[in-house]
Amino acid sequence: MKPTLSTNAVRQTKRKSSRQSSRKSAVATVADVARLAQVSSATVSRALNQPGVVRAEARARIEAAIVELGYVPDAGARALSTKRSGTIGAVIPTIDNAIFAKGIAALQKYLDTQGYQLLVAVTEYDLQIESRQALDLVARGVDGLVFMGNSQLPSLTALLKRRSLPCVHVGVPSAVGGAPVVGFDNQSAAARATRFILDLGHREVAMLAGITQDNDRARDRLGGVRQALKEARLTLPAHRVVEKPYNLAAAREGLRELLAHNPPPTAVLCGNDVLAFGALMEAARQKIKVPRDLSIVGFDDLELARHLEPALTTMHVPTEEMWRLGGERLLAMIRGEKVPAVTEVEVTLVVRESTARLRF
Amino acid sequence: MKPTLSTNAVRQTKRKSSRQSSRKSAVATVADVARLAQVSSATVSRALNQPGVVRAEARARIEAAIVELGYVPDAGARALSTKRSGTIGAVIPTIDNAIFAKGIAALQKYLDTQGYQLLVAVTEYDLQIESRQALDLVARGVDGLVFMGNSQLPSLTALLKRRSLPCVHVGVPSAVGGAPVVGFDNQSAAARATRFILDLGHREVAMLAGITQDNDRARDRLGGVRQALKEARLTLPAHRVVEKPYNLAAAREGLRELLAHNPPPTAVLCGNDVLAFGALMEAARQKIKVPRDLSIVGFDDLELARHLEPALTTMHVPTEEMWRLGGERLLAMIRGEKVPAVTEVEVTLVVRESTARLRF
DNA sequence: GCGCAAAATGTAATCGCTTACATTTAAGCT
DNA sequence: AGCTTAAATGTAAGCGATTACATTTTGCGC
Repeated sequence: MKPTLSTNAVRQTKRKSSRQSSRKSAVATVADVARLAQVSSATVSRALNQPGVVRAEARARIEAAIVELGYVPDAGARALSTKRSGTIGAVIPTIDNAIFAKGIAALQKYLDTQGYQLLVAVTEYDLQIESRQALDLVARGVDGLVFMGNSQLPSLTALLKRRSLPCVHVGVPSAVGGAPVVGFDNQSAAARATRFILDLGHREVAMLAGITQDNDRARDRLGGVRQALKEARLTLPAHRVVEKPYNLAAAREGLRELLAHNPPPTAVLCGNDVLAFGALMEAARQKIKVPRDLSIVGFDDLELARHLEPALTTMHVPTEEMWRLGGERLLAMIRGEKVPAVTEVEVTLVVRESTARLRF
Repeated sequence: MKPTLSTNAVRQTKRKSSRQSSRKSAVATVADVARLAQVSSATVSRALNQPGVVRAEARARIEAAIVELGYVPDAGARALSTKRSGTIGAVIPTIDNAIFAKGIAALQKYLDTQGYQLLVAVTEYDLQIESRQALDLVARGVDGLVFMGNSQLPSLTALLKRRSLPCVHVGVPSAVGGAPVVGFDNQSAAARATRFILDLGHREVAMLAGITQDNDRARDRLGGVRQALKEARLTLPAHRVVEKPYNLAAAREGLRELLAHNPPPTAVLCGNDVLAFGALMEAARQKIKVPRDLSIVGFDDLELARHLEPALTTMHVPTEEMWRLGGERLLAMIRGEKVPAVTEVEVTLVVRESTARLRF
């Protein structure tokens, strides 16, 4: 018994002294604020969360103490105790693509108005990483998740379902595991763009696609082109499709490859505006007149599309609206409301200057 | 005593039953894993954090239990108990600008290799919001912060100092409150670009600047142009400088405004590549030949700069390196190492096709 | 002034995890 | 086998907040 007591005493002393010594620089807690304001920690907590129930006088003392101590409530502790973090996770392929940056920005702005914070995780278009990142967000206690697209490892789906964590998928027309979606059908949209090109008389059509591996949207867009071609009794031979990562150098290389085969395509459908932009730049370098000698179609309608010379014909995607809607649906789920399984947003072909009727 | 006991009993029952009822869907905790694996919670924790010290046999049982229960450790609770979150915060003006997206991506990638997670906060170029967001990151328990730039409200600086939270500033040559910086001198860089233009014979020089309010980099770049002009005994009259937000529509408008005064400038220095891109597009629309009739200089050297037609002469900023270095410095500080107060990165003028000697 | 309901505040348990210290088990050596 | 020492595991006390319940204050009607 003696030893126990003595060690206890030592421990206590140590703790107390460590507190003491770091008093100035130590981070303040509710207890510190409470002491300084001469109230209990419960009152401090209430002053913060339900100011109405604390008398003005006490509240003033507490606020003064908070300022004096530079008190910042610990979000982790709060989450631990309330089971809610006020935090939403978003899982996207990369931040380094205007389309996602825009979407994330819109989502963040919306969530901010609703008192939620956004945590972003990037997957680099890799399902393994997606799982890892999503798990990390879960560990971090997010109250819900917004995914870009809907390819997802089954193990992840299972875990999310098990924890009944609210999720929504954005940019796709249907969901895995019954999670609500806000989006559109990439395939039919791409098919629509393709039909537009066919209607202009083009027959030598090529696709400058994104990397389809692990990317359902890229796959669907390629599929849409194939579908429309097939409906017109045409095909997309291997030399008429290249898959490239979404950057300008790769896009230009892609166009060069497509142009290398005879006869060259008279129209190129691109997996997104980045690829289309690159194609446009490469055409400019090669003194190929767009749309006179080559029609180019993009997808997404980034800000730059309308400003390019020639301005880019592209499929307009209401990115901001889509992500904001995704946020709305998610918060509704979190509140326990019923939300539609699919919310469709309208994508429309914006015809500008990079496409023209085929010349004979 | 009776009543107390009975209410206690009720409470206990309620809790237990709630546990019971949600057994299937409840989120598993260390205790659950421990029970299933027939070890103590301490052993589970050790199996997770220092696998070496638990016997292989027990570890196997624990891992099995983890999988079976779909256990995900609660990061908040862990942070609460360890005082470390394994999380770094980054504060940037906006995600919707390739330069920051690139930087954030690079930082994230680096931190990931070091076992840290990145939390991003955006300020919309507003110091008030910056403070709010930074506080939020602090509340979230970040182990350190990376700021873009170094304008910062004094109250924020004070708080960070008080908590002795490691911070680094990126993209600037000197710091507030003694925090290390990784960056370069925007003013002298802009001056250098200006001198280049002057050396090409230009005298009618204009600046298409970013919004300087609350933005030290934009201010410094404008200052650099002024400085170089002054050294050449020239000035920058009011009609030769416009401030515009960083988007293409605004940039084009800016160029139109600059061109509206007689004599028109023969060279325009832009606050960044987005503005330069917009200027280039506007020039193309107006059939103004660049660089024949107008020289345009950017700043940042975004990916698109080299791909434009004409390719953009611009100040190259090693964005990725800079942010990675910022991360390195920050983690070093967190480890308690001493780090240099200023780490300079080299910015160099990349002369491409958008600038030319003045024609007489 | 008194009594009582309502309002304000306090007490202490709890969230899930880590870890100092205590205890048990295993291993090594003579 | 017996003893010492190291390795593995367990026990229980926090971390910083919230909140159910208990207690004290306040305000009000008479």
